[in-house]
Amino acid sequence: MSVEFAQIQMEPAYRKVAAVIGARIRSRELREGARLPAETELARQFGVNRSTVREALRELESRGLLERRPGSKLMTVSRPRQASVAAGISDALLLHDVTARDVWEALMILEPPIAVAAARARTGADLEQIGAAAGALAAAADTVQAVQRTAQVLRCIGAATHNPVLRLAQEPLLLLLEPSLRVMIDKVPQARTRILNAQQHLLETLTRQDEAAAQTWMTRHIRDFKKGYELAGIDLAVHLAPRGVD
Amino acid sequence: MSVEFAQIQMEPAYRKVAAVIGARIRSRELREGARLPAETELARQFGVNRSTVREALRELESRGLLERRPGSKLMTVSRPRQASVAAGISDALLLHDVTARDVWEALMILEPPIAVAAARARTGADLEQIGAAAGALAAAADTVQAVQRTAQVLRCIGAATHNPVLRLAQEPLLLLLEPSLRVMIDKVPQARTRILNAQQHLLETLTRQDEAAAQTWMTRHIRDFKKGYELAGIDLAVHLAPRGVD
DNA sequence: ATTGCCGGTTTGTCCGACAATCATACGATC
DNA sequence: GATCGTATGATTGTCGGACAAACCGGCAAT
Repeated sequence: MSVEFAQIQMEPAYRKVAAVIGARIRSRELREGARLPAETELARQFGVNRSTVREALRELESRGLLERRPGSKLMTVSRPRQASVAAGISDALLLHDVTARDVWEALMILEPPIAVAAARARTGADLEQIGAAAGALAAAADTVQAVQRTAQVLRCIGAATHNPVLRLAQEPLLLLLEPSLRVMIDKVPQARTRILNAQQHLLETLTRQDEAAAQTWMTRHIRDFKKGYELAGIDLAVHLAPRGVD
Repeated sequence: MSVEFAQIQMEPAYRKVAAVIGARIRSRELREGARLPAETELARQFGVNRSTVREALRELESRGLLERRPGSKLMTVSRPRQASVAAGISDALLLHDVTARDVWEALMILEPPIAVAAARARTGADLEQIGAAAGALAAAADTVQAVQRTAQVLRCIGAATHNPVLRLAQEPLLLLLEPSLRVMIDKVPQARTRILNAQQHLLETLTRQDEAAAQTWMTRHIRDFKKGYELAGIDLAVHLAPRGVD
């Protein structure tokens, strides 16, 4: 006959303050670009100390709901930049011991349909961007550049879907892809030309809006990554290593 | 002849402190569950004030890299819980004006391959969990419960893939799905039986490890959502509304 | 139009302080 | 011996006040 009590949790004030301001931002009551009141003013309104307000602001800032325009000390409301969200996601995945296989499997699932959607929804401006990224890749000087620009082409294709969900789902995968891709390209000489070739074909299929061909080439493209890993002797079951400090 | 200078950016101390501690966590030098030194001690080591340390801690805490065990005031290192990361993602998506169509399209891309992967990788324990979730759904009392449990079944299927990337990609979609699904189930009486039926078939195909059938049923399942939206008169192009405060 | 200067505002950081809670060890009680 | 109460020290949450540096806006001078 044990009596059960619900767990009572005290929320610290800084968390409540963050929750209140965060809710206002999410509800669009505070719109993007709007200036937040000064810290002293917020402290007065909430009836807490400025230090407490500051802790709340740090929380919102790290979630991307607040941002400081460069060179300015004003805090303004912002929508989270996809880059910062994606960085958080890849951090989480790294700490959860994802393997290269996990990432590759997810890319294999995600990228071909993204190519199809991009073929359907791409605009002329999208094609220009993809073309520019592909051109930059062809002119890449070193391995690091080649890897970054390979990811950039995929990123542009994701943008061409005009679906923010797909773009955000794709981004952390690209971040996680880079380190292992760097090793692979270094060890497999033919990888670069294969990548270049596949992406050229992709650009062309997107231009023609040939959805089936886009899917085929993207599938081939991603599958090549795995082949490259095997040729390079990279164990797909190995946990990915964290990338360098920001 | 304009001379160009690189933008010089001053990083505040609290950000540097957060970056240093964060790097230690990401590099596994600080392992999960490890206790962080006390704030005064950290302040001494970094040569900054305790207030500054606290701001850094708030940043790490909100990214899920630090956590306070319930009922304890010790800060311990932790890996970000998928739930909190996913909440951040869906916040970001909401503020980026995703539409119901965007979410549905992403589900349509993601879920069928997830079902295939689950059929391949599921264990007996996974089946039990999915079965339990499906049973709970069948016994759901009200709409809110029905929606939550519908999502829960999909969540369990995602877990059965044993791929953390897929699970984390799926989670924000389920969070975004709930509000609109609630409206839909309320307005379309036959929706519940269709959902139940599809998920029963899914469970069975997963048990048989019939990958093709799993894909078929999941595709049908997700497609039903869209049909339900149309029957309920929900505009797929409408921006999703934020869910309630935490 | 550009530059220099000035006062008011805001942020980053610091110092010191205190109550409430937690961790832990040490007895006291049954 | 197990449970309970208590004392002690460590740690966190919150507070108040302080100050330098940087920013903002305006005005005067060139």
